[in-house]
Amino acid sequence: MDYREYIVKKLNVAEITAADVSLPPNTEMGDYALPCFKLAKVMRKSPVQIAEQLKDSFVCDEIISEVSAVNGYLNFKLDKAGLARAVLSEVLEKGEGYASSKEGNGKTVCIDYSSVNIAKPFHIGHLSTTVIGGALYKIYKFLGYNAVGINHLGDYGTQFGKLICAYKKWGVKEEVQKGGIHAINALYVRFNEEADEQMQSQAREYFRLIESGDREANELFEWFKSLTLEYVNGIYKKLNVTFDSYAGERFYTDKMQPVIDELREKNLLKESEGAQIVDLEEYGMPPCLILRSDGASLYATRDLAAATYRKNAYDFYKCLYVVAYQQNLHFKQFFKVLELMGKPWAKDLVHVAYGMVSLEDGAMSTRKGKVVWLEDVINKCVEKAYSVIDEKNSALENKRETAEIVGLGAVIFGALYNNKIKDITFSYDKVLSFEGETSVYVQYTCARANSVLSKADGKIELPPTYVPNTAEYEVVKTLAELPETVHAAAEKYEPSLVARFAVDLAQKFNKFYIECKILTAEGDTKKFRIALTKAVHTALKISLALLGIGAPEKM
RNA sequence: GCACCGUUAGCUCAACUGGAUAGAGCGUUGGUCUACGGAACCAAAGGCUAGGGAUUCGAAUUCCUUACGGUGCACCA
Repeated sequence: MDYREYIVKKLNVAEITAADVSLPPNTEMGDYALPCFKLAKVMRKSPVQIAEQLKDSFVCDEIISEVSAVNGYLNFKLDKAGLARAVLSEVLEKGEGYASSKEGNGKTVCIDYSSVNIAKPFHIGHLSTTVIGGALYKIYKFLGYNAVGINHLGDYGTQFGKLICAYKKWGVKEEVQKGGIHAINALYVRFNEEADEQMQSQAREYFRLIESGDREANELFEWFKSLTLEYVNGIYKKLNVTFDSYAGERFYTDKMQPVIDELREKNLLKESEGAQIVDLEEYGMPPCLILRSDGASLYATRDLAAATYRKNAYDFYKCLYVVAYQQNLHFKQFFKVLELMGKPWAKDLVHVAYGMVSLEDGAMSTRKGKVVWLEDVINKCVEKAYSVIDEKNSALENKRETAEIVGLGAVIFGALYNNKIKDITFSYDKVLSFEGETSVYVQYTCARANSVLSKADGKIELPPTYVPNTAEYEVVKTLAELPETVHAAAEKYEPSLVARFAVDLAQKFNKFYIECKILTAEGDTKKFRIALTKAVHTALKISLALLGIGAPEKM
C-alpha cells in the first residue's frame, strides 16, 4: 500500500503530489509529513495557517489515525494496529517472496560484470564488480526481470602471445597443470621481466598465430583459458554469483566488421593521424578510436560490436556495465557513438561505475608484488570466523560450513555496504571486524531470531488487533520498507541500500529483543511478538540472499 | 592545462534527492545478565557538513568560486 498516494488522495488539493509527502525526523511526530511552505505562495496564506486549515478538514479513518499541524508541517500518524497487521500478514503470507514483484516481467536486463582476464588471478580490485554485479543480478530477478549475467572475458590481445612465448620457453606442462592460474601468471610476470626484443617479436608472432587459427597456438590458449575458468568458477561459487554467458572479447572478433562498415556508411568514420576515429569534439570529448593506424581493432570497436550483438540477441530493456569509474570516458564515448549511429537503444546502456580499491600504503601494483589476492582475503575471513565460532559456540555441529558462510558474508558485505562510487582503502582489520554494521551482525540477529522461533512451539498466528509499543512499531515500520528499498536498489543500481536495510532492521529488532520478552509474554502479546520475530527472520534472510550472503540457522 | 568524481564526528560511512533537532558503526568513557544467544543492549562525549559567495520560506543536498584528494584525456583494456 502506498501511503503517500493515499494521503494525497484524501487531501484532494491539486498542487500536492506524492513527492511532496516526506518523512518526519522521528516517529513521535508522525509517520508522514506534508510541508506546507510551497502552498503558501499559491494559497496566499502562511504555511502555519494552511497546515491548520488542512488539518481541520481532514477526516481520520482506519488507516490514518491522527493529524496534527506543527510549524507549517502537517503530520500524519498511521493507525499502528492496522499497519502492524497489514505488514506482518503480508510478510508471513509471502514468506521469502516478500518484497519480490512482477514489475520487471517481460523485460530483459543484461548485466556485464566481473569480466575476468584470462591468465590473471583475482585480486581484491576485482571484488567490487563481481559482487555488485552479482547482487544486481539477484535484485533484478527478484523484481521479475529476465536478468542475463555476462562475463565479458578479457581473452583477446597481445598478452596471450607473450604468454605462449613464455610457456614455450620456460613452461613445464605438469607444473602448469598443477599450479593452475598462479603458474600461468608467474610465466607472464617472468616474460615482462626478462623478455628481450627477440622474444617480444616472437610474442607478436604467436598472437598472430592465435588470430589466424593456428592449431597449436589455439590449443595452448584454450588450455590457459580453461585453467583460468576452473579457478574463477571456484571463486564465483563461493561468492554466490552466476553467469549466463561467457562471450568475451574474442567472441566479437568476427562481429566488428559490420559495425565498422556501418560507421563508414553513415559517414562517422574519419582518418586522423593514420587511425580511423569518430570525432566527438562537438560533444566535448576526445575522439573515439575505432581502428589503429595498423588496422587493428580497439577496445571501443569490440564494445560497439558487443552492444549491438546483445541488443539483437536479448533485446534488452537495459544493458548495464559494472565497471570501475576509471573508464567513465570510454563509456561516454562509446555510448555517444552508438547514439550518432542512430541506435535508439543507446540510451538504455548504463555504465554502473564504482570506486577503486587501494591499499593502505598506496595503489596496488602487480609488478611490485603489492597485491592482495582475493583467495587470501577469503581464507583469512573464513579462518577468523571459525575461530570466533569455536570460541563462542564450540558445540556447534557444522562449524566448518558455518564459518564459510560467515567469512564469505563478511567479504561480500564489506564490498557492498557503502555507496559504490566511493573509493575503498582495503584493510584486513576492517574486513575481519565482526561487530557493529557488518554482515556478521545481521547473521547473528537472524540466528538469534531463529533460536527464539525454534523454542516457540505451535504455529504462528497473528492476533486480530494488537497495538504495538514503540519498539515493536519501529520494527514493523522498517519491515514495511523492504519492497521500496529493493525497488530503489535496482533503480539506482545500488545494492548498498539493501545492505543498509538489513543492518537497520537488525538494529531495530535487537532493540526490541532486549526491551521486550517474547516467549514469556502472554496471550496476544506473545502471538504478536512471535509473528514479528518470524517476519524479521524472513526479511533478513531475503536481504542477505539478495546480496549473495547466506544466513546460518545457528552460528 | 582541460574534463569528470569526491570532501559530513578522531576513523569508516548514512541522511528517503530541497524540509523540522545532520544520524549509525568503530574507537574513547561509564553502565546493563536470577539470559528468549553479550557476535547484544543503554548512556555520555564528539559537527560552523573543507573555506567563501549565490539562489529561497528553508541548503550537507542546487549554482558559482577557492583549496585539498582521486580518476581520465589517441592508437592498452
